[in-house]
Amino acid sequence: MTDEQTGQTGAGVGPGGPAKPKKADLTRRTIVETALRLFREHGYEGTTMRAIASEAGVSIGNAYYYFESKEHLIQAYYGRSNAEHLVACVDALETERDLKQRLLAVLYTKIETAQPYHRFAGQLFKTAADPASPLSPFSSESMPTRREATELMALVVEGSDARVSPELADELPNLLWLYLMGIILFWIHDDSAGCARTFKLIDRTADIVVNLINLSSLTLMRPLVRRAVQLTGELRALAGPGAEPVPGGQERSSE
Amino acid sequence: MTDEQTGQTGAGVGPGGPAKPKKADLTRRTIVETALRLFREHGYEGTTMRAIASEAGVSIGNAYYYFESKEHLIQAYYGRSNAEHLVACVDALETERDLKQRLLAVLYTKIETAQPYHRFAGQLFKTAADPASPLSPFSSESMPTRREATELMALVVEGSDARVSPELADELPNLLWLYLMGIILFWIHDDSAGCARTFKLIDRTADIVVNLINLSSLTLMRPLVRRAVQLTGELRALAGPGAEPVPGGQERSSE
DNA sequence: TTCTGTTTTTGAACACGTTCAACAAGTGCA
DNA sequence: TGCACTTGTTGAACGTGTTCAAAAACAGAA
Repeated sequence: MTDEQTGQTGAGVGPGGPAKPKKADLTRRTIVETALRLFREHGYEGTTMRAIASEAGVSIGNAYYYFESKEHLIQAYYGRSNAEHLVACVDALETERDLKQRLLAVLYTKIETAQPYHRFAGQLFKTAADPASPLSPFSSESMPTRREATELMALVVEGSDARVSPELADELPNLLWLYLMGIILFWIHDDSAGCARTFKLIDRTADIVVNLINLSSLTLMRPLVRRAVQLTGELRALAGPGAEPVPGGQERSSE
Repeated sequence: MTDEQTGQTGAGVGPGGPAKPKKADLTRRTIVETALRLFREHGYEGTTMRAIASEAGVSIGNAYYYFESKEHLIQAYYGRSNAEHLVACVDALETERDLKQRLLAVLYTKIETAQPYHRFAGQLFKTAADPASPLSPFSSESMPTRREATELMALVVEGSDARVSPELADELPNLLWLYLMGIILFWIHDDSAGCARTFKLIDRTADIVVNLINLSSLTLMRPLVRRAVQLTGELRALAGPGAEPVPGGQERSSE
């Protein structure tokens, strides 16, 4: 499974197809593990491709045989990040029914699981910030990873006792995903001890978000809700034609 | 004046002090002008420092004498961008009284004046996205530039006939600046012809924003307003201790 | 005018991301 | 088993951002 996932988030064009796990997969995995470890220890800029190749026991050219660029090594982080996060928050999602508690659980665990990577989080953002990059959260290449995250948000809402405006229901996972992106962005910039400021921000903003969701069915808010839905549509246009709303509660795609 | 401004946004540690304009200032300016021109023509990545130095008629080392890095050349763009924007929107701000129209004027002119630089806008964002970079919009080095922008937003509100909740009044320029940042972020990713999608988004979101501002004095919204104000406080903490709210309507600092 | 100190200029060299021709190892078929 | 093709490996070389010791130019005082 982990092999399968890494393969999926690896360089799309490169080797490591669906064939049997073999020497190539081992090499690829070794390179990724080494890279992520060195990134954590020395930071992204402080880690050279030569160091990665050397410590992984391969040549510099071999590293590039598997990964298109140094930046693509970061892509391995995304898939792993989602997997770790899911493991960490699944219990809470099975026991909590209150929307705010569910949301808090997801947000807290996201930051907690990401914490070991805070050292190179700035580089994550810088890399993701390039609109032309396949690593951009809005890129079509990131679609699978993004879908996982929005489906998790759909679970947050679906398993809760909250009353959501029907107009909003389909778009809410995407809006919550954007909210999560905002939190992560704040976390990246947060240099307080243990990223305490981020957790405080989560508490504050989760309140606002849940209040807004609860208000969404009021007649007074109807026009605003409609516009928020349109806004997500505009933002989705950035990601190209495959970026459809997640039907709430639908069975996960096998991808 | 232009020299003064460029000097201010140049490398803080470098040469080009407050002394009389001389050969050094000419060299610096030539490098900047050349760089911005080549960035527009060839894109940021497609422009090498050697090309900039060569076309500016200086050596590669000389370019680095004046600018700490290639990225610092981008900083010249920020100050210019604000100046051009101000010129473009000042008429509307003197004639319009409706908050929405004022806001639309500011947003539209921002995108219009930025349009010639759309070619390397992605790089702007990528550069600004590095939390450790002095070019980050949240950095203390960007404080002067950011202040200009928030003061412009204060003018938008101050000269309008809108009724703003007193709690919100001081923070509103910062919140509107964040809104502007979001629009620019969308613009950077927008590859539609003439960035039509961005203008459409402006129309849609300005509506929402103005509605929210108008709703802000309702009792029902009071708790949300208070939280929004706290949120801006949290975000301001990222920029360090100098980032204070702009007292609404106050005279511009001479900086 | 000369001297001293400061500022500006220079370009070879360095570091690092990346490329690619050549080679080695693996695979499948006759 | 041999051959042709595919996959995996290698490291010198390239391009580009950047550095820094040396030289040139400038400025002010005696």
